[in-house]
Amino acid sequence: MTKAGGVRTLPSEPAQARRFGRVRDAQATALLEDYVELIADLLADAGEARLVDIARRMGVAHPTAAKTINRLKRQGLAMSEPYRGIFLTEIGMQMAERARVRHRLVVRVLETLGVPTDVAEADAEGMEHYVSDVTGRAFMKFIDAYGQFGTIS
Amino acid sequence: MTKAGGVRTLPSEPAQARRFGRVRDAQATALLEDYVELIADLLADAGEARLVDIARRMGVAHPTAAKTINRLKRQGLAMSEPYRGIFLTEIGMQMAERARVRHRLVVRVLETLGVPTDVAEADAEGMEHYVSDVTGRAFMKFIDAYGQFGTIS
DNA sequence: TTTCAATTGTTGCCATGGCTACATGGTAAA
DNA sequence: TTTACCATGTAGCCATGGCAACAATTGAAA
Ligand SMILES: [Mn+2]
Ligand SMILES: [Mn+2]
Ligand SMILES: [Mn+2]
Ligand SMILES: [Mn+2]
Repeated sequence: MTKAGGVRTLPSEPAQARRFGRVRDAQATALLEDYVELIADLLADAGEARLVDIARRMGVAHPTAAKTINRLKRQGLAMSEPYRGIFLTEIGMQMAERARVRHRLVVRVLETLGVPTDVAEADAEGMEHYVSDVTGRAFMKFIDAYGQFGTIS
Repeated sequence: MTKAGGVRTLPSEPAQARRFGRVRDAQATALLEDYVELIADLLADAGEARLVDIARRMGVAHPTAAKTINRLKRQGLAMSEPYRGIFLTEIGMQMAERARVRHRLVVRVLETLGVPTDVAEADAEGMEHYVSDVTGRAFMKFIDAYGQFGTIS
């Protein structure tokens, strides 16, 4: 456990700072991604996306959801008229579709690695937002190679 | 694309709310985990963990790091005397060790799936905080089965 | 020993993302 | 057509996590 024993070497200062910066960027958009994905699902599944349902499914009080939806509107991702349901802009729908595809991909990878579906869904909900395009492509290759046979182990 | 075509079914409202709640919980501790992990690395590697180095490696201004370290102290994870370096409590060291192990595990899984090391390190920095124990065990089994031969694909 | 540059501490600002409490609007049942 | 009830909007509170600006301390070089 001395200095000789541990191969542990810290990454270079700029490299590590860049990584943490990327994590902060991803974190900043994570909630927005979950909201647009949920709104798209509600629109597809129930025909409408009401504030109350969004709040209940997110597990937050309705003013919390209202504030986040206002942020979506400011960023040009969603729109709504007073006392009416929420809709997505073109940009919002594109973000939702990307989020949905990536969400399903992460769930499938975890399932293929032997993670039970409910745990896979729960963990994917957090992990998905930090999966880069490069990693996403590696995930797709893995699914193509092993996914159809079920589980790896 | 009609209702008949899409198999899309939303999870039950309570299940989905639980998932998002877990994501929020994990997010709340993510930054603390990264800080204790970094402090442990600095202590092991440089012999001391100075505020200035922590801030530079996190890529934030020093008052930001100072505030977070105060939070670590309040939570009983870190300690320090005025104008001196930062140390971890027993609890803090345990959290750091768990974070370090999980970090390396996630990186290895990504690498085994064919993700280049630098991308794996970057993505793992975000994903790691949402990997449950169950998923972690599945990751270990995967590494044991395929990790030693290098890459999967 | 003095001095000054680097480090640490502190204050105050902003945005985000939670909450409760209360006000307002819409609608279905009475 | 009223009238409740439910949904939506709004205000104000708190903690987190970023920042810049300034104050105080330390320690090494002069
Ligand atoms: Mn998510
Ligand atoms: Mn998702
Ligand atoms: Mn991390
Ligand atoms: Mn880490």
